[in-house]
Amino acid sequence: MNFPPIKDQLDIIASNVVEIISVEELEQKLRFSDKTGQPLRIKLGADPSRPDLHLGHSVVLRKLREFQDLGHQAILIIGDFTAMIGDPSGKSKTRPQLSAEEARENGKSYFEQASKILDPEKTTICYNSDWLGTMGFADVVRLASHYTVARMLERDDFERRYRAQESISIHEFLYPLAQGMDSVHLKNDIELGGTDQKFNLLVGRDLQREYGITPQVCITMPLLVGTGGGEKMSKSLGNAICFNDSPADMYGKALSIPDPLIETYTKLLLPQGEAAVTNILAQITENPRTAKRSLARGIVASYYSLEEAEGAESHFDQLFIHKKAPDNIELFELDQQSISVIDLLVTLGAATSKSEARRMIQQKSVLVDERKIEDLTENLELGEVPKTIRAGKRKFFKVAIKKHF
RNA sequence: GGGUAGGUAGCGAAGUGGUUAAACGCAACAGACUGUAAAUCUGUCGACUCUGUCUUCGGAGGUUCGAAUCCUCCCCUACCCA
Repeated sequence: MNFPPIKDQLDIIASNVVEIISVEELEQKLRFSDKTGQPLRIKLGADPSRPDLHLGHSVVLRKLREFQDLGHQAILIIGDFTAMIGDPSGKSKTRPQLSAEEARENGKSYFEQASKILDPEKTTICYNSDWLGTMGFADVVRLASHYTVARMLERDDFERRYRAQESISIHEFLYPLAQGMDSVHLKNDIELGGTDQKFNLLVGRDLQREYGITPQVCITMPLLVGTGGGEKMSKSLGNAICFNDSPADMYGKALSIPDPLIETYTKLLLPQGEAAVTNILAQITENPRTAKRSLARGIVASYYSLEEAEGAESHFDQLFIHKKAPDNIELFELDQQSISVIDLLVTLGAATSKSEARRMIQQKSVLVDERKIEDLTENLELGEVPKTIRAGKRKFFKVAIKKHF
């Protein structure tokens, strides 16, 4: 196996990262692999409890892809075992525990989505239940003996929660250990993760050392800020752009980011080194609108195609610049012939309660076939020709009576 | 086991007997404006048979003309002591 020159590799690897622990060891490993022709083994953990990948995940996946392109071995670990137990962050207490099948299923879906960025041919996938699931209580105790409570409390969120007098369950201490056990099992050279994973990555490093393995190099990537700015991108915060979003959604969401985010998004979300990227960066101050539009197109194109990206753009222009209704609106067919506007809004899911529907009408945001609804008690007569309902700026529906044969 | 501090709307956080469906902030939704679904400004933001009615402040009872606010028991969380 021939690798690019070590210096070039280092440049590519180091771009956009937050931290490499440590650069010296990374260089050593690269040198060793160059000499022996052995690719480095790069580990990335995947949480299958949330199989909806969004652009936040793509940051670290892109980095993994760069390693693949350099000729190294990508290992995607599906954390199905940990997902079966629950949530490590303590944030989502209501999250249902996954069954073994669900975890596998989600893991598969994760891999399929990740393949939009990774080279699936060159990706090894494994499930950590394969080794964690066979450990006995005695093994767990032995594992736990390698770490101390004080060190656990060094982790930012543990420390914060401890000080804030919030609950921390014992099993949460076991998570970093389980993740570290993955590294012991895989004997990987490098582990990638977001900056929020730093502690866990370091535990893996320590445990490898404890178990007599050359410790992994830890590489942390920036956490992507969500479309609203401020908080990190996350599905539950509703500020995420998902791999599976439609091109139109993706484009619209990308265009809605605050201007100061254009640069970060361009650097982290588009493939490195392309001319388009430099172009966008150059245009940010002068013409943020153009820069953002190219960025949005670029994002859509990397999950779909250039044509679809352009389609999404003209769709957007039609809708928001020319303020016309889109062409492909979902058609709802109802049984009733006559329905009040309020009930209709609830039925369509445009409002979650009648009170909300009432409010929308009062706020003059409901249009039926371009006609503003002002009367709270208005009834609509449905026919076979669909009526176009608009609720607010972006919710469109077509409603007709159900045809009987 | 003992003690202390807590559990308020999607979240954060006020409120300790009466115009309190509950301040304020964030999020969300709508309107105006804009290159944009950005920013900014304005409004809304428990439900319903909506100028009124009903149900909410961890749960169940109780005191009172009247309770998120007082009492009793229970559940949950954190900290301290053992």
